[in-house]
Amino acid sequence: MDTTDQADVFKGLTEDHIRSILGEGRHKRIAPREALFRQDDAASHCYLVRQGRLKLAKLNEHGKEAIIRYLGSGQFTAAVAVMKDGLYPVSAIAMEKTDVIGWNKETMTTLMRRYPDIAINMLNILLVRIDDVQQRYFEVCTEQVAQRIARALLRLMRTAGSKAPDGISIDIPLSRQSIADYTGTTLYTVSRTLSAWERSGWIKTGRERIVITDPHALVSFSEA
Amino acid sequence: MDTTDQADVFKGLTEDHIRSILGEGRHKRIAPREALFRQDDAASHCYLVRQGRLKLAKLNEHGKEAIIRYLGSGQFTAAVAVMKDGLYPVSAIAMEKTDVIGWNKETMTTLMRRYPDIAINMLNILLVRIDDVQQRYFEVCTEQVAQRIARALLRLMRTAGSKAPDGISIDIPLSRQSIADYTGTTLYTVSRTLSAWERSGWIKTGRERIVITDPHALVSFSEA
DNA sequence: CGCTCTATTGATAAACCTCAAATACAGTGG
DNA sequence: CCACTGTATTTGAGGTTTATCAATAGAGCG
Repeated sequence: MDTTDQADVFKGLTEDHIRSILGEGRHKRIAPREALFRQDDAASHCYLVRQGRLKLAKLNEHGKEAIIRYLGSGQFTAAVAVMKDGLYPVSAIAMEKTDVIGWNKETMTTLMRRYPDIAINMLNILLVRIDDVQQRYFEVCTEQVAQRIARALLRLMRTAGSKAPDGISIDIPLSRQSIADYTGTTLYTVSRTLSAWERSGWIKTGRERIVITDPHALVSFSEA
Repeated sequence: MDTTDQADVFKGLTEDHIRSILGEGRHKRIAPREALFRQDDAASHCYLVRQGRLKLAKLNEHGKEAIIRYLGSGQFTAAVAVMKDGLYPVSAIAMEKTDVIGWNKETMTTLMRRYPDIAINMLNILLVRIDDVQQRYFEVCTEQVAQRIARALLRLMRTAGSKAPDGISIDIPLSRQSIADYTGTTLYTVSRTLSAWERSGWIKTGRERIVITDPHALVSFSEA
C-alpha cells in the first residue's frame, strides 16, 4: 500500500488535487547508501518520500556524523532549502531502495499559491519538527550518554518499530555507529551500553539489528 | 526606537494593517526574572516581543536548564503551542523589563486568514529557526565544550552585540550559568574557559558582562 | 557595612573517548 | 557447503575531558 496520499503536506486536499500535484513532480529512485542530495549541494528540489527510508545527517570537517532524523514514506524534506534557496546543510542517504518525488522552487511556490493548505500544513509540520529538535537538543545538553541512548531507542521504536515475537523490533539497519551519531557519542560507548542492557534482559541485539524486549525498563531508565 | 514594525512576521504588510493587528493583541509588561509563560502551562497565547529580552529555556526534573534561544524585540514566540493548542514545552523568562503583545488562538487564526502573508512569514521564520537549532544540536553532539562556548559567544555577539570602545560587547546580562545552560556544560567549566581567553586577550569579562576584543581569534578557535 | 549573588580556582572523581586487538557476522565466489 | 573477505561488534587498558565539590574572593545593593 502506498501511504503517500496520507502525506501530511497534502492534508485537506482532494485526491484529484494531490494527483495533479504529484504529477508536477519529478520521480526518482535511489539505491541503498546512495545520496539523494548532499550537504553543500545547491538545493534545487524538495522531496516527498513515496517508499523506502532516508536518513538525514550532517557531517563535520573531520567526517564525524550526526543524524538529524530518519524519513519514512509520506514524509517531506528539504523544504527549508528550497524556500530560502540556499544550500541545504544536511545530506540525505537512502537506507534501503527508496522512491521520491521532487519539486523545484518555482513549482513549489506555484503550488503553494494555488493550494494555500500546503503552506499551512507545512507550518504545522515544521512546528512539530522544531519541537522534536529542541527536545533532543535539550536532552543532549542535560543528560548523560546512556540516558540519551535509551531515549533514542525508544524514539526509533515508536517511529520505526514493529511487533516481533520477543518484543518490538526496530526495522532499520542500525549500526552502533549510527546510534552513536544519533546521540552524540561513540560506537564503543554505545556497544558497551547495549551489552549491559542485553545482560539485563532489556534488549536483544544483532548485527545492525535491535529488538526491545522490555520497553518499560528503558522508559523508566531514561526518566531516572 | 521601536523595532516592532520591522518584525519579520509582518513583512509585506502595510503600516495600517500592522497597527490594526497590534490592536487586536493584549499588551503585557514583564519584570526581570519573571516568567511570561512556563513549560507545561496551557499555552493560550503567542507573543511578539516589543521591547526587552526574553530567554526561552527548558528545565528537566532535576532543575537542570537548557537555553533554547534568546528573544529580542520584533521576535515572535509560542506559535507552536497556539497552532497545536497543546502545552508548550519551554518557559519564557524576562532578562530585563520586557513588553510583549499576545494573541490567542482564535484571534491568530482569524488574522492569518485575513493576512495570508503572516502564515508565509511564519513559515520562513521557522525554517531559519529549525536550521539554527539543528546547527546547535550538531555542535553539541560533535564539538568539545570550549569550542561550543566560543560559538555561543559569537552567536550572541551577532544577535545581541554592540560596538564598545574595547571591542564588541554583548548586551545581555549573561552569567556563567547562562552560558553553561546555553552550551550544555557547567558554570565552572565556562568560568575556567573564559578566564583562559581573558588571559589570552580575546575577551574581557565582568559580572554578567562580556566584551569580545578579538572576534577573529574566537572564530578561528571555534573552527579548529 | 553586611548581605546576597556571582565568579574563580584547586582538588578529586566520574564519565567518556581513544586506541588496539580479538571476535562475530553476512555475503560472495568457488 | 565452505573458506574468504570486508564490515560490525565487543572488550580491555589507559588517557582526556569535563563535572562535582568545596572553599574563597569579588560586586552590587540596600
